[in-house]
Amino acid sequence: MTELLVARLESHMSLEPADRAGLLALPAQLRQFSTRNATLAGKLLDNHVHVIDDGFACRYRDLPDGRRQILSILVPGDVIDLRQFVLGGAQPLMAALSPLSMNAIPNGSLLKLLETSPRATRALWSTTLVEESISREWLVSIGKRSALERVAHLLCEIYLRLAAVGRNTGSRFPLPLTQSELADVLGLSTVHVNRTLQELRKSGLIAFQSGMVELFDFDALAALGLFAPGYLHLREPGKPRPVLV
Amino acid sequence: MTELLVARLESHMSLEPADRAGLLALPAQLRQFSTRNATLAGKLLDNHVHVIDDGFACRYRDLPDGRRQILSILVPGDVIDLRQFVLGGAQPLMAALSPLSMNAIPNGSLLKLLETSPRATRALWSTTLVEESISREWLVSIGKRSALERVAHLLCEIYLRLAAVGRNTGSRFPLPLTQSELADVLGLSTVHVNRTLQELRKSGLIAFQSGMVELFDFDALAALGLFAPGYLHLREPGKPRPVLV
DNA sequence: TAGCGCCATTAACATGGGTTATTCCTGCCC
DNA sequence: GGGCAGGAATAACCCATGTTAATGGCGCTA
Repeated sequence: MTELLVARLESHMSLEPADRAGLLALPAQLRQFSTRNATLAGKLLDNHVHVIDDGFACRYRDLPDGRRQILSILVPGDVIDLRQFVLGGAQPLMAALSPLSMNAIPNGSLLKLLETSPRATRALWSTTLVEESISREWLVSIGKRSALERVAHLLCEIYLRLAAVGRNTGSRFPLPLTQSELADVLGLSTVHVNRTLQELRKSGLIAFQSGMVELFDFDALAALGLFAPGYLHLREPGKPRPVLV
Repeated sequence: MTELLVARLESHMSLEPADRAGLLALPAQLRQFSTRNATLAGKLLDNHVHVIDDGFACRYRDLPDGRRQILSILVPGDVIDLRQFVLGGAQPLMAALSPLSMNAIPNGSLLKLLETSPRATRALWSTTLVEESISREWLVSIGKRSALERVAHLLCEIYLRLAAVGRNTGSRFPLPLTQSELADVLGLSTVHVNRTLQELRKSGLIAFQSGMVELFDFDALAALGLFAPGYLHLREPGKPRPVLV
C-alpha cells in the first residue's frame, strides 16, 4: 500500500520498474489518528518510517518562552521521519493538523531495499532534498517577503504540492490550519494574518473558509507572491527531469 | 585529499573502515578561487561534487527587485552541490565570502562508491539532512527570535560548526561577512545589525573586527540566543551516536 | 436551545526594526 | 600623500507589523 509514496517519488524523478516494484513490495501498516492538534510524539511506531496517506501535519519548534515556529507543512505523500532513520537523534516535534492516516514501513524492510537499490536510495534522498529546498524558500519568505507576499506564496506552494499528489479539486484545496497556525508558519501575528487574508479576499484572488482554499487567479497570486515553482522540483508532465544513471 | 570530508562525515556519524577507505580513495582535484564576493556560477566543474577545503561561501536567493536572502553559510568540510548530484535541476546561487579552495570529486567516482556502499551513501545523505536541520533552525531565528537573539544564535552556531572541523582558535574564529551580508543572513537591515553588534560588544559578550569573532562567554551568548546545539547533530566526543547497521 | 469554547474579525494603539542620510575610518591605488 | 571606495557607526525619522482587547459567529454537547 505504498502507491502514494511511489507517486510522490516519481513526481520528482523517474524510477526504473525494478525500483518501483521494490518500493511497492514494502510491507506497510496503515494507522489512523482521528484527533486534530495532537502531538505525534509517542504515536509513531518505533523503528518504522511513516508516509502520510491522508491529512495534514506539521513539524514545529517551541522556544522556552512559548513562541512557536512551524517548520514545515506535511501533506499526503510526505515521508515524515527519514531524518531519524538516517541520522538518528531527535526530530523536531510534529503535530496533526487534521485527522491523519499514515503508512508505517518497518525500518528493516526499508533498509534491505536500500542496501540493494542505490536508485531507490537516491529517490528517498531526493525527497529530503526537496524538503530542504522548501525550507529554504520559506527562509526567503520570512526573511524578505512582505506579509502579503508571504501568504500568497504559501498558498501557491501548497496548491502545487497537493496537485502533485492529486489532492486538489480544480482550483480548490484543503488547508486545515487556523489563522493562528498560519501565523506560526509565516512568522506573523494572528491579527496580521487575518488582515492579510482580508486583503487577498478583497482583491478577489482567493476564498478561504472552513479549511478550504480556492485560488481564483493562480498566476496573479504567484506574481504577487514572487512565486517561482522551481524549488519544488516537480517534474512537468512532458519534461522528465534527467536522473543519475 | 578528502580527509576533511571524512572528518566532517564522522562528526555526525561513525564510519566503518571500509567506508572510510572508499571515501579516502575518491579522486579529488583541488581548485582555488582567490576573489571574494564572486558568484560561483560557472566556476564549478560540471559533473563534479565540491567539498570546501578552506574559506567561506554562501548560498543565496535574489528576488526580482533586488532583495536578497542568504540561505546558508558554507564552511570547510561542507559538500556544496549534492542536491544537483542527486536531484538534478537548479541549485540556489552560491558566492565566495572569502578566498576559497575546494576539492572537486568526479560524479562518476562518487556514484561508483555509492553503488557499493550503502553506509557511505547514508553518511552523505546525512550531511544534507544536517543542512536541512540548520535551515530549519534559521527559520526559527528569522521567524521568532529578536534581532539580538538572532545574532547571538548565529555566532554560537558558526563557532560550533567551525570547531567541529578544527577551524577555530580557542574562542576566536573567522567570520568574513560584512554587516550587510550578515543582514541578508539574518533577515535584518544593515543598520540594525550594526546596532545589535554594538549591544553585544557593550555587554562584553563578543568582539568582532576584521572578519574575526571572539566569544568571551559562550554559555551566556547561547542563553541569550536560546541556542540549543542539538540541531547541528554533532557527536559529542564521548558519545558516539547510534548508527543504522 | 442554552451555554461553552474556539476561532475569526476589528479597532486602537505601541514598537522593533526599517529607511535615509551623513560622517568617519581604513586600506588601497596612482 | 591625496583621493577614492567600501565598510562601520550614528542619528533622525517612519512604518509594517505586533499587541491588547473587545465583539461576533459557529459548532459542539447536554
